[in-house]
Amino acid sequence: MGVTSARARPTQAQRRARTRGALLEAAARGFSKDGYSALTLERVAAEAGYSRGALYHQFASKEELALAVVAWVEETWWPVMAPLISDADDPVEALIAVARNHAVFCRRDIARVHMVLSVEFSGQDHPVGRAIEDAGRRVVAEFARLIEGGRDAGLIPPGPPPRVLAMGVLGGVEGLVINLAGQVPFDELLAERVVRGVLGLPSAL
Amino acid sequence: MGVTSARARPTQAQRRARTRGALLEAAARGFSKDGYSALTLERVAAEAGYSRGALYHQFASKEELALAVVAWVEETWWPVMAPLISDADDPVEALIAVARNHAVFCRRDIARVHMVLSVEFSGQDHPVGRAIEDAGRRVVAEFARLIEGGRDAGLIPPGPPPRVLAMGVLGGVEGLVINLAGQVPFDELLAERVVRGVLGLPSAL
DNA sequence: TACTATACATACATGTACGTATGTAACCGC
DNA sequence: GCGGTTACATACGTACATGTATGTATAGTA
Repeated sequence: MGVTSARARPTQAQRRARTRGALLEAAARGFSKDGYSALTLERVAAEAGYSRGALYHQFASKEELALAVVAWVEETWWPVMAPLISDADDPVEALIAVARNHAVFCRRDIARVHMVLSVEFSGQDHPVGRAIEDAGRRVVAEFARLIEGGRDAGLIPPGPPPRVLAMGVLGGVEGLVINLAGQVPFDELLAERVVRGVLGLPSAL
Repeated sequence: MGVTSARARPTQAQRRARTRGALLEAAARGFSKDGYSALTLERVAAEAGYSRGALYHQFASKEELALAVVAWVEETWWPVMAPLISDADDPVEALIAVARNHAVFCRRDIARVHMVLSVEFSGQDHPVGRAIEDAGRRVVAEFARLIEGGRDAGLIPPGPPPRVLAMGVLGGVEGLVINLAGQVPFDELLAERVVRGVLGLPSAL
């Protein structure tokens, strides 16, 4: 034997990365389902196939775990959306593409994390709340930029300030997608309709 | 003295009703802000100006308090919305009126209760979750009825099933209103736009 | 091969929030 | 006015979740 030894016995760094990934995914699903306070680290560890010891070996606290999950989700979200924005012909198309793909993205049970934690921590002075709000602000800023571009190009009629429209689009799409979980073809279609509606565009379909 | 004795010393039933109301309102605000698990009954009682003893004298458990809050909010919501539905000229106008007034309704910090608890308990097999889902189902059923009426009258173009549209409208409006808390003139306007958008109607403004 | 560090489990300590039991003062019917 | 009930406060027990300390086996290194 000794053959394929490179794969049979993973290195420590590989083990560490694997467990960390498993714990992060379990935590994301858990927060998504139960929220922050209701989710116990015991369940996170168990669902990942480990014990709480493993969890505390990788994350200093429940709070740090949540922060890591938020960062992880954001790092998964942007690489999906960024090309849609840069490849789109015009800002409106970009916004619609992001909305549709956000609906698709949220079909994974991972992604209610944002809304759940946002709802649970909004207004509080909590690090997790701040992280969530920061992530939201980045999306809103990007949306507002696109909306301004659309206004300048005459594609979006005048009306409320771009920032307000951006917050409306984000909230509307997120709320719709959460309420339409599982309605597979329609979640995407109606996400587009929310964008068109909030922006004051005529419906295309 | 002895004058105005009727107002100076309230009867027991009056005291009970007053405390119950104060506790319910404090609980509604609390759930709205902190969610279910994160809110402690100590804080509810304190903010209402009582002790936990008073709370447990009126409500058997935290769960029962939450159920009472859900019922109380629903009993506040429907009397506002029902006349809008019956007075409206057509189903689309009714839906828009409800959406706009829901935005106004949610300016009170009371009314995030629905979304917060819904997010926290969705999928769980918990009495509070069931109560929330029941309340949501009643709204969706009413919306679906209106949408069907609008389809029959040719006011709403064909597309996804009425129930799906109804869930989309509810989710979209709720999400938008939560994200637009405090944006006073725009929350109402954009709530209408979400309805128009999801239903596939041309934008009127 | 021996020695250390790392990955993870197990056991323990602490805090906190729920629920209950008990106490007290004010109200109500007789 | 008096016994009983009601409204509420205070004190207590208990369960559970977080965080910590300790133990063990395996990977890395000399």
